[in-house]
This record gives sequence, structure tokens and C-alpha cells, in this order.
Amino acid sequence: MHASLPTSPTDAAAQIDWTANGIETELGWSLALMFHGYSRAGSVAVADVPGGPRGYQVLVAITTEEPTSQLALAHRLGIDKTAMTYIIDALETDALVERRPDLRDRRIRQVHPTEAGHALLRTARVALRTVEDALMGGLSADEQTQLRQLLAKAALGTGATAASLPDTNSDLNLPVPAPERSRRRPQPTTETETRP
Amino acid sequence: MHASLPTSPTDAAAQIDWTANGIETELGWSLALMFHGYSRAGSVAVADVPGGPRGYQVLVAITTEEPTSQLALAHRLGIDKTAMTYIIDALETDALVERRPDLRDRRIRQVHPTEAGHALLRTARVALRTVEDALMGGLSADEQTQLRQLLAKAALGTGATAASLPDTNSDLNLPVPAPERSRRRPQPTTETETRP
DNA sequence: CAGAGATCGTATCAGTTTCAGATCATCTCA
DNA sequence: TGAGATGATCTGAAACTGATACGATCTCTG
Repeated sequence: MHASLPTSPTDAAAQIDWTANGIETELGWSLALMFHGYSRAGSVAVADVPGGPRGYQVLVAITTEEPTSQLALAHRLGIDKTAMTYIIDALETDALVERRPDLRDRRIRQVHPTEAGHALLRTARVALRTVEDALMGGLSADEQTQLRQLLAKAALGTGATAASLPDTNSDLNLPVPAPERSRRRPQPTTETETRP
Repeated sequence: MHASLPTSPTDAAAQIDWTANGIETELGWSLALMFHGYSRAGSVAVADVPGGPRGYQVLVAITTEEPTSQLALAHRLGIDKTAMTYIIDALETDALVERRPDLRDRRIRQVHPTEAGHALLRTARVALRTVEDALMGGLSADEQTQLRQLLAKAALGTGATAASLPDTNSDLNLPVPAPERSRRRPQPTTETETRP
């Protein structure tokens, strides 16, 4: 184990010997570190968002895309469908989202943002950007942009395909409120009324 | 919700509207998808490595760096120290690593690779590279290299600082090598007696 | 030198997350 | 019409994570 690590992030990449097959050349290593770093810091930054980073992502998706089912949302975000139920429960409890029936398919609950949801998202976004900047502090502004774009591109490519299989695992670790068992949700009466 | 992903990876980045604040522009989203994709596919690829991807990373680190303590290794890899114990247990059970006492500090167990460990690592590495190529299939070869390097650089920079807090109040700056404390001279012949 | 405080690896426990599967209502299709 | 599939929710169990305790050992200070 080689002793001292560079104190200057700029030296970091320069010190990586890409021919030595060391841990720093392992994609899995850097992905894990970045991801866990993001989860940890992100959880703090969006602590007031039910569901933490995952709840935040739900808000992002539903405020920028067409209303859709919980299941599709789960796929889109790479979140387990069961966990998605609980995340939306939490968001709904805080009046940040509303579940509405899909008129064309009564199995589906569409997820809609409330005004409060929009507002919280705005502040949460700012907080997260700060965290992200810190996380990528070792990179220049250009490099940060580049990393964002490459990651997104990779995620949208084969990466995302593999990741967004049905009922995928999710490891964003902010605690979702523990489910209260035997808590079958009452069927909203207004929903039954809107039967076509 | 436009759920369908582009079939041509080349179109992916072209379709991302970086001004719309959609989910695809979220670093947390792409990080999560990539990380989970890696974990899932990587677990399959290194299924015969005890501890999966994490066990693999242990092998990488101990075969390329100086012998060090489990704790330092845990920090280096961003793994919880308790989990590290179990991972090494598993690796040791399969005779892929050996724990040896550190002559200068009898609390420390250094982790050494065996020949079998080296051999398994070689095949595991090949399998993982295949997985990684698939994961980054949406990127050109240059882009893949770029992503690897940027991620590593970010991980080694501030990112890693935030990530390497597996041990609660660890104030350490990145996984630290074995402490450079003023070491006492080795205790003669105490070695065999300290074996647990 | 003695003792306080810190550290390392391991054990233990509890809470959280993940996963698989069941259920009910609803939809699709032959 | 009915079989098979689907979406949301529920349930139980396994896996994971994190906190903490503990014994052995180390470091440092008076």
C-alpha cells in the first residue's frame, strides 16, 4: 500500500497508473465511491424531501414528464416497484404529490406533483447542485460537465437497459418510512365515482 | 412519460435536453443507474469470487498495494469495517487470502493474497471487463476511457472524501494506509503466540 | 512505570432495505 | 367468455447496514 495520497485533487489523475491494474483503475471502485458519496451527501441535502434522493428523483420525473403509472416511474428511475409505493406514500402524505386514477386504466395510479411539490423541488435542486459540485470538486468545470454528460449517455445506453429491468434493486439509502404493516389503504371514494 | 429508451445509443446524448432539468440531467440518476447496473452484472461476472464485486476489489487492492490492515483496506475501498471482516472471512475460507499478524502491531491482521487468489483475480478481471464494456456500450472507446478517468479522478478528489465515511466519525481523508505512527521495533518470537 | 485514552478486529443486535411472492381489481385478447 | 397478464398493495423473509460493545493491544503523558 503506497502511503500518502495527493492532497491536491489535480494531482490525483496524474498519479493513477493505468497500466498497473490498481484499485483506482477499477470502474467499479470509482462508481461505488461516487455513488455512495452522492447518496450520503445527497440524503443530507434533501433531508426534507420524503424518500430522500429517491423522492427527489420522483419529483423531477413527474414535473418534467407526462403523467404515468407508478410502475413506469419505477422503471424509469430504476427503483423497485414496492419501494416506489412507499416513496409515493410518503410524498403524498406531505401533500407533495397526488395520486389520480388513469381514466383509461383503473389499475393505474398516475402521480401528479402539487404546487408544494414544485416548490420543494426547486429548493432541493439547489441544495443538490451544491452537493454535486463538492462531490466533483476534484474536477474542473469542463470536466464536471463532461462527466455528467458521459454518465448520462452511458446510463441511457446499455447501462440503463441493464439497470432498469423490472423490479430493480435500489440502493439510495435514505430511510423510507417503515411500512406500517396491515395498513391496507382505503379505496378513495372519489376514485370510484370517476368510473367512466 | 416517454418511457421508451432510444435503441441507438448514439442518439442518447443527443436527446437529452440539458436545459429542461429532466431526470436524465440528474447526476444522481445516472450514477445510481450505472452503479446498480454494475453491481448486478458484476455480481454475475464474479459470482465465483467470495464477496462478489467487493471481494474482487479486495483482491485487486491487496495484489497491487502493500500489505495493510483490514481497517485501512476498508477505508481504501469504502467498505464498512464489519463487512470487511466477513468478506475477508469468505476469501480466507476459499484460500484466496491469508490473514497474517503485523509484526509491529499485534492488533492488526494484514491481508495477503494467495496464489489461488492471484489466479482467480486474473479470470475475474477478464469477466468484469466484458461487463464494463457492455455497461458502457453506449459510449465510444474514447468516451469509455474518458469516463473511467473522470470517475477515478472525481473519486480520488473530494468525492472520495465524502464517500469514505464507512466508519462513523471517521475524519480520514481517503482510505488511509497503515498508520505511519512511531512504530516500535518488532517483538521477537511473539508472532506464533499471537495467532488467534 | 502506570494508567488513561485510543485503536483493531470481531461479535452482537437492531433497524432498514431488498426481494419474492400473494392478492385483488382490472385489463387484454383469443 | 374466460384465461392469462398487469398495476398497486400487502406480507414475510432474507440480506444489508450501522451502531455498539468487547478484549487485546498500542500510544502517550504525567
